[in-house]
Amino acid sequence: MFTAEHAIRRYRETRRKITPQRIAVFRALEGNTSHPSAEDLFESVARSVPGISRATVYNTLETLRELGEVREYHFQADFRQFDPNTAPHHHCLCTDCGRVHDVHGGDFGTVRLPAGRLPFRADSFSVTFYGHCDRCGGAKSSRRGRVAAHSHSSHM
Amino acid sequence: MFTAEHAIRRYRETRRKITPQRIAVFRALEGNTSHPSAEDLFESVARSVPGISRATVYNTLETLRELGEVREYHFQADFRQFDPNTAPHHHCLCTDCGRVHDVHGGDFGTVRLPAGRLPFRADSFSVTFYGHCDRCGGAKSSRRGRVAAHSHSSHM
DNA sequence: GACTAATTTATAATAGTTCTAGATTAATGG
DNA sequence: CCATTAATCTAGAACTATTATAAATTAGTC
Repeated sequence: MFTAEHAIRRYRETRRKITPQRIAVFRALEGNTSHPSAEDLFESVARSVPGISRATVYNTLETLRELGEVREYHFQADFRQFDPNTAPHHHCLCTDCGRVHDVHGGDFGTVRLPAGRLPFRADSFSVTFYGHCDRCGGAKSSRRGRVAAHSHSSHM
Repeated sequence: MFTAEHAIRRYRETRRKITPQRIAVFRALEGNTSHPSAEDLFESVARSVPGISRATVYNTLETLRELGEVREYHFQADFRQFDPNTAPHHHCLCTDCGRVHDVHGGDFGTVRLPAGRLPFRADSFSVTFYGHCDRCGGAKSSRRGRVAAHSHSSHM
């Protein structure tokens, strides 16, 4: 689980300097489940550290990614999104508002490559569900919470 | 299945004009399983239609996407990728070379949202495997073609 | 073949991200 | 503490993919 303290420890271990700017980025990420973009984080951090440069936010995110402390996703075409939760979980992307919800716990079933003759070695995988969140009209549709998608019936 | 002929038909149905530039883009997509970017397609098409503008390629792709004839993916941060295969299938993204392989046929098991209380209505989903293709070292590792990933053991 | 609205082209504009050079500062050791 | 120095920070330019604009061209129709 990502915490500012943990990130500081990793920075010390790897002989990087601890600066107020970096700490502010760590704090902005701590417990953040909104899958923020670099710009989101810049705006949030700039409130506590006026004058911070975008480059610093970008650099810090890049370092955290290299250290494996955050994961980068490309849910949308126009910007990257960062997730301090590096534990396996799925995502729901609302195609109306762009918000991303985590899906954790529960039983996701098993996803596997077909047996035999695939010229690829997979290390990890990521599942993204596309649809509508409650705020955007998901609520007025039926089957809430009982959504099931099978490989033969959905875009994959 | 996407063909230039089919795209032309859809264009006529929706009262759009058939131009040599558009036909060239259709042909570049026909049977294309490389998940090309707009720039890839521009370069390919420019060989048969010198002087074609990037804007034309972008516009044609956008129209095909609206018509549901191609699907757009965001495997990488820097550019969009297009797939004329709109049938459900998974993807393997090689984290070394960036190539994307389709995974079709076979049994992928079932992926489903956990029962109960999820504020989301999913219409479709997409599974991406991250790893290494044969050309980039996948071959020298074991378990080729027998890769299995479970929700509790992989990044999702 | 002429008409007209759609399309194409070249180019400018935009957005997200990366690069650069000079100013600043964290960490270290006296 | 203070000095040293390499790492870091900032502002702004540069870069890349994509979108918008306006004038020139052309597909489709009569």
